[in-house]
Amino acid sequence: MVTLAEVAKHAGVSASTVSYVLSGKRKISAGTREHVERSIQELGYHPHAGARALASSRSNVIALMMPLRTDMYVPVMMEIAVAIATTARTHGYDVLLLTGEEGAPAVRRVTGSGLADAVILMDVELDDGRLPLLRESGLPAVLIGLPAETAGLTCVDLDFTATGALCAEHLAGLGHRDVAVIGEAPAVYQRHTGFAERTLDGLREKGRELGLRLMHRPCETGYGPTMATLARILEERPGTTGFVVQNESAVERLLGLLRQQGRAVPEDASVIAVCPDQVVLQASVRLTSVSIPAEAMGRQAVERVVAKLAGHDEDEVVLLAPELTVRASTGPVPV
Amino acid sequence: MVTLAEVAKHAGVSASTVSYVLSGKRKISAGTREHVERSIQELGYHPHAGARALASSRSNVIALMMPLRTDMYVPVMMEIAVAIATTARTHGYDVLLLTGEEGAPAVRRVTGSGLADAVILMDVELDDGRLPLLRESGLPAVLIGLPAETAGLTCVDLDFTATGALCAEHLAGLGHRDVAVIGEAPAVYQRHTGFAERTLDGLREKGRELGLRLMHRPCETGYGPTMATLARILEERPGTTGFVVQNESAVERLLGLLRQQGRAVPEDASVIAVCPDQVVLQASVRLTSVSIPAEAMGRQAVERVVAKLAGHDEDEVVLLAPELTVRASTGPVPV
DNA sequence: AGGGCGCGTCGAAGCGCTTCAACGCCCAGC
DNA sequence: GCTGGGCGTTGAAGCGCTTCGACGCGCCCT
Repeated sequence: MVTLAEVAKHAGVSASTVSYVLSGKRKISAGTREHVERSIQELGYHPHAGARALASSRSNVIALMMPLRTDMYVPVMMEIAVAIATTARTHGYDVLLLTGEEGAPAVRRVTGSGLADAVILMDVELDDGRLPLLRESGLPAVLIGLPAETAGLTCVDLDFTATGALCAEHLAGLGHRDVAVIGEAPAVYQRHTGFAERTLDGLREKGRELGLRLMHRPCETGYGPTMATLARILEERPGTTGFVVQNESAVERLLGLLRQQGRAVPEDASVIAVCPDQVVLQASVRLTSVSIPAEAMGRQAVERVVAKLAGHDEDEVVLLAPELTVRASTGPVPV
Repeated sequence: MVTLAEVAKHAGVSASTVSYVLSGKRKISAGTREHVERSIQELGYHPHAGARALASSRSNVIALMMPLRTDMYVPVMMEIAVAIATTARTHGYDVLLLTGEEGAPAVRRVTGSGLADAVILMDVELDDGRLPLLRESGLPAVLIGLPAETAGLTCVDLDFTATGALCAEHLAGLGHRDVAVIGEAPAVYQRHTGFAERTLDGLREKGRELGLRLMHRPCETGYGPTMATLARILEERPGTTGFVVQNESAVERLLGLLRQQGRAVPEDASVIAVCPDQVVLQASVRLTSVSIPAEAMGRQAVERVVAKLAGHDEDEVVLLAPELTVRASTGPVPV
């Protein structure tokens, strides 16, 4: 293993000079810098991360806590994770992967040991058990998701309330009155992963304002249960012409069911999906959708974390504005 | 921050004693150990990872290199990743997340800097650019996937050749003669991500032996292209009664198409999927399938890595035996 | 021409831990 | 009663880096 001292000797300078060349924390003359850089190249030097962390009490690592679950919105999670890893690298950070399984103690362990400088928490629940610890530890952290109480926390999320409102507006604008909301699995609501509720809130509030008659049903994943739920909705309120689907696995099923009933999309029924673009690409119809900007969320999260580590210590809630893309699954209400 | 020295003082012993209590590398009397452990508890001590890595030249971190792509077999990747993280923890390791984007240099960077002790590479291609570097560096590494040349490498993967053979056997056993193989996207074959080819090899070899007439088509993801490919297959060889699908997004489409043509499954056509169990759960039919044991792969990979780090230095190729679960989508050939 | 200033470089201390050689104590053996 | 051998414990060195204060040189200003 090549050490800084060897580089220094090879370049004919002192160790500290090499260190300063590396960190740029002091001015080094162009000539010296070049010498040092050449030596680094020639010897294939890589600074020892541990030594660095020890001396500077900075590890340049961000811990990312992902849910252990692999049954729900996996592609979104994955895309966020990849965005985080990529963005982190551009800021000189590496990413340590924690699973949610260990919970708060994992956060303590990792930061207590100086393994990571900060944490990004995914899949935050309204009343998340990891939050008290986070708050009291004063550890730089960013949540992806929005808990009930955000005081003293930095959060990044899609503005799901606005998302709901946007959907309501779009459908109302097309003349729809009876709208069914196909929600996430009941488990999601039970866990109080806020986003589903927030979408619903937005939908309801704007819906009330615009005179929509909303009906909401959570929708179990898995073929049988999904179909049963959808069938029941269509049966209970046959006059429904607008559908908002926030459930990856129900989108295609709903389209199939409508087709089977001889109802054309968008002529007889309008469907909006709240889903990642990926799902839109896979759908049998060019879906009007509000996309979940996974990549942007990951990037934002890292940028907030980096800002915090740089001392720009503003706690803030970053709500990304939803964008509704009108494609071919929504149209004026049938006459 | 609490240091080992403080723990030592608090417990009335020397620093080295505390260290030995922690590592268990020397015998410590029960009484002393208890004292020390109590002090650790009371002070909330966490050993500093950097200092540890510096002194012991072991970071207790495994780097995991995932593909950057988020368009393909994402759930499998995710499940593997989670299994890796979880298993790693049970062995006292943490996991550092690298994206494939940086390629070989990232491997060098991370291990050169002592940030990680070993690497797990996912999504290995037949002629992977990261392999030469790995081989020459002698760095402990485990691949998930099987490159063309495995000398000097440890690999973990499902035995896809056996998987193909298993499918051929099952269908042949049921009397099928004309079998269509719906493969992954063309891009997968072009990248030479070995598994798709290996499945095909197994299928072909066993198929020849058992007198199957195979036809193979890669299948683009995305609704339109998928449907087009499937339709073409059914048209070209209407006599096909057996289907092997190795493409998450084509399974449900194929089932739909068959249904639409009035062909019942399994009475008129048999379908086997090679896919994670997750997909089976979502399908409209109880699918006969060979499952992709993502969790087992992740676990195996970590265990191999840990064994290597412990000095059990056998390079080996671990091929997990496929299991075909007969459900309700395969049956005897129609008479 | 002399003093001061600033730029670029250096030396040394110290981050928190592991580990090795060494040490003291107690007990068994003669 | 004295010695030898373990066992449990300790002290100190050193891992590779950062960082602070200091230092020397050349230049500008007077």
